Formats: sequence, C-alpha cells, structure tokens
Amino acid sequence: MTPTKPAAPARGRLSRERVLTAAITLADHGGIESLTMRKLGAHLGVEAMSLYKHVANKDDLVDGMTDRVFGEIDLPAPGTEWRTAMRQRAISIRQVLARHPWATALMQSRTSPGPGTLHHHDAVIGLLRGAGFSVPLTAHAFSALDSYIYGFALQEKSLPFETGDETAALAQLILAQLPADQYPHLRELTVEHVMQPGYDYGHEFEYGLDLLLDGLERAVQQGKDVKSARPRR
Amino acid sequence: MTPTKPAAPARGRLSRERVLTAAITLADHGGIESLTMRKLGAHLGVEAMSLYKHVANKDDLVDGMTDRVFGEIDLPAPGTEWRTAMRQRAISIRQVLARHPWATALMQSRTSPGPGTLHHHDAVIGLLRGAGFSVPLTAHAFSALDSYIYGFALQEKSLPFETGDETAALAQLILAQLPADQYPHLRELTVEHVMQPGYDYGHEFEYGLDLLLDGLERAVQQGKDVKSARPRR
DNA sequence: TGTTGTACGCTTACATCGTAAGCTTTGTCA
DNA sequence: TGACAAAGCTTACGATGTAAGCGTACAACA
Repeated sequence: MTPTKPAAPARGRLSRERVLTAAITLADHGGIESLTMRKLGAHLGVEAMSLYKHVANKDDLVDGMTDRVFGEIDLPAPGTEWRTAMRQRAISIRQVLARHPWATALMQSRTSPGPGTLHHHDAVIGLLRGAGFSVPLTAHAFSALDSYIYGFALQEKSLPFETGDETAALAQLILAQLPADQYPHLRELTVEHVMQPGYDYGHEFEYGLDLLLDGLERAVQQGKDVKSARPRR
Repeated sequence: MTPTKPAAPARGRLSRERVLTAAITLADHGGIESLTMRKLGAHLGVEAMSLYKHVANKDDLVDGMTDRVFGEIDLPAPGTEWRTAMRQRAISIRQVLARHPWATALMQSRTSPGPGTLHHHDAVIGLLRGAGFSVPLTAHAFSALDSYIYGFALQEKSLPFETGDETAALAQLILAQLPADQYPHLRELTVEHVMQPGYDYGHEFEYGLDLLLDGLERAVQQGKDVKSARPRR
C-alpha cells in the first residue's frame, strides 16, 4: 500500500538478544501460551516473519528464553559452605521462577541446554565435589534437590491464589461445593490448616528442602555414600 | 460427497468414557501435542465436532484424561504402615506416569480436580493422619513428597534416552561437542558416573524418596512438628 | 563517487488447529 | 404413524507457525 514505508520507526535493529528480551517480557505478562510470533513481532515493531532471521523457529526461541532464565539464578561464590550454598541456590531458583512462571516446566524439560544452563550445572556440581561429596553422592544430591525444587515450583505456580487470605476464601468456596460427608480428611486439612490465618503454601518450601539437606548432610558426614551400590542390570 | 454415509461402522455410540479412553490412547502414543480434536474424532470414526456432544471443550477433555490417570494410581489399603504406604504410592505414581508421560506436568497443574483426584488426595491424607501425623505435619509430608515425586517424573520424562546404554552413548556424543576445558565438573560426573555400565537415572528416584521418608519418620517419632511455628504475616 | 553483495525486513500463502452455528439423521415412545 | 430429542455432520471463521520469495538499505570495494 504505502509505497516506501521507512520500515519501523527505526527503533534500532533487531537482534537475537532483543528478540529474547521482548519474548520474556511478553511471557512474563500473558504467560507462555499468549506468546505468539505475531504478537512478539508487533511488540518489536516488526512483522512476524522478520523474527525468523534471528531465531530458527519457535522452539529455538523458547530454548533461548529458558537459557536466559537459567542465567538469572544466583550462583553462590565457590567455596561457600555447601549447605548454605545449596539453600541459597534453591531459594534463588524459586525467586527467579516467581518472576518467570512460564519457565517452570521448561527448565527441566528442554533437551538442548544452552551455555547458561551448562554453566549453572557445572558450578553446582563443582561446589558439591569441592565440599567432599563423592561423585555418586553428588549425583544423588543434584537429582534429589532439583526434582524437589522444580516440583515444588510447578505445584506452587498452578495454585489459583497468591496470598493467604485469598487461599482461605477460595478454599471455603470450594469446600462449600463438595458433599459434606465426602472427602473428610481433605476437609479437615483444609479447615484446620489451610484456612487458618497466616497460612501460606510457600512456607512449605523450606520444610521439604531442609528434610533433603539434613539427609544429605548425614550422608556426607559418614564420608561414604551408603546407597551407591548400583544394581548391575 | 457420498450421499448417505452409514455413519461410522456402527462401532456403538460415542460416550464421554469412550472419548476419554481414545484420547488417552492417542496421547500415550504421539504425546499430548499430537492429540487434536480431528484426529481423536477420526480415531473414533466420527467427525471432530461430534466430540463436543460429550466434552465441553479441549480443556475439559484434558481434565477428564488427567482425572482418569489419577484413578490409575494404586492406593495402599487403609491401615498399611505409613512409610510402606507412601513408598508404594510413590512408586505407583512413577509407573503410571511411565505409561502416560504426557500427564506428568498436568497432574499438579490442573485447577479443577475431578473425583479421582479428590479421592486420591483424601485417601493419602487419611492414611497419614491415621498413622499419627499431626495436621501440619501431614501438610508438610504431602507437599514435600508430591513435589519430589512429580518433579522427578518431569525430569525423567524429558530425558532423551531410555536405557543405560543409550544414555552412555548419547552422553559421549554430547561431551564430544563441548570444548574440552569447559565445564570440567559436568564432564567428570558424566564420564565417571553417567557413562559407567549399569547406570540408570531411574535409580536416583528411591534415593531422594528415602531421604524424605527418613526425615518424616524422625519428625513423627518426636511426636511433634518442629517447624510448625508459622510466621504470622 | 558509483557499484554491488548481502543481511534484514516484508508480503503472501498454506496447512492445521479449536470451535461456533445450524442442519440432518436416528432411535424411542405415544 | 408422528413427534421429539439426542447424536452426529457440514460449513465456516479466526488464530497460529512457518515456507517461499521479494524489496531495500547499507557497507565494502572500485
């Protein structure tokens, strides 16, 4: 139509970095399912197809976004006492995922890790090894902690409420719809625990985390990994 | 085109149950992203739109599928010693999710639980309460175990290999592509642990699980929930 | 200064998806 | 036999990801 459009208000050129940044911003607001190539283009003052000059396809875009998020996780200074370090890392992950809830399910499920991801993992393993963890115990610790951390985050993300008060209100609403005599235990837990003032599901995070850290601490202290004997297939 | 098609080989009528069953079968094979209303219809010898007589929309379909999966989880007989019961439940969940990998992320993230889901949760809570867990400790146990179980399943599902041998082969391939001097710890763990014969990531499951169960056992035994003091917001 | 190669952005197009609206067939009972 | 409701079908629309190919502006060189 317009013969010679000066192509976008010259907001500078596009680049993979700018595309990723914009994509993360969009996902942070509307969730990952509202992130479409067209909207992303529009947000950058560009047509959808132009994005493909900087990103192979949508999967590649999402991989890039996820790797960026990994980069946001604080890594404790090398040499930090391991338990403190692992605790801080766990908390940092939870904070990062609170900023980018859409990333929760992706962190563990993307198959092509980027440099941010690899660096993060390497640092964590290095820290544990440096603290005297055997190789198998390091693997155990890594697996157990990450399963827990991301599993918790996944659960937390899907809660339909944010504050304790909202929780109580919603819980009441849900309970009211259930037959009074069904699910008695669920009801008890809800009324006597979830609906109490001051309840916040987020507090559960550190309880489980400390359970795992306690167990790992015991395992390192006995200087050996009791369960390392792997059954030979 | 064909004037009077005898509508499907009269495979009997459709029903919500038949739709759900077929949908689960399709998802088990091609994954949830390959499940479309048209394919599901075709699989049942029916047009896509006919499904909407038995299912409100695709979300409702997925909710129904997820609730079915919850129903497949073995619940230990009431009265079973709690630790055994929780261990068996965890293992059963892992088996069920191995059959239905697509369900892994959904189990924790659907907001409208069906009867299968509610019954499952009620039974678990009841079992713990019956074993002497206080209400807050029950909440802790439930949260910690489920976070871990589903987090582990999520991780496991996304692994691009199934057997130990495949793992070793793939690990070698990936390592070869990385700069030799980068990520030394990741490399060590891979070479000295992951690539060893007999390695199977699945074995990690029970290690972390037992860490949590040990901790919970200690907590019940002292007859009180040490961390229950909730900070008042 | 003029020429040209190329990286970047645009236009058009298509297959696939969920599903709204309304029509037709079929099975049941009076 | 006729009427009605339930079940299934047809058609259509607005997303969505992305393939293919076009136009252009700018940097490097003549």
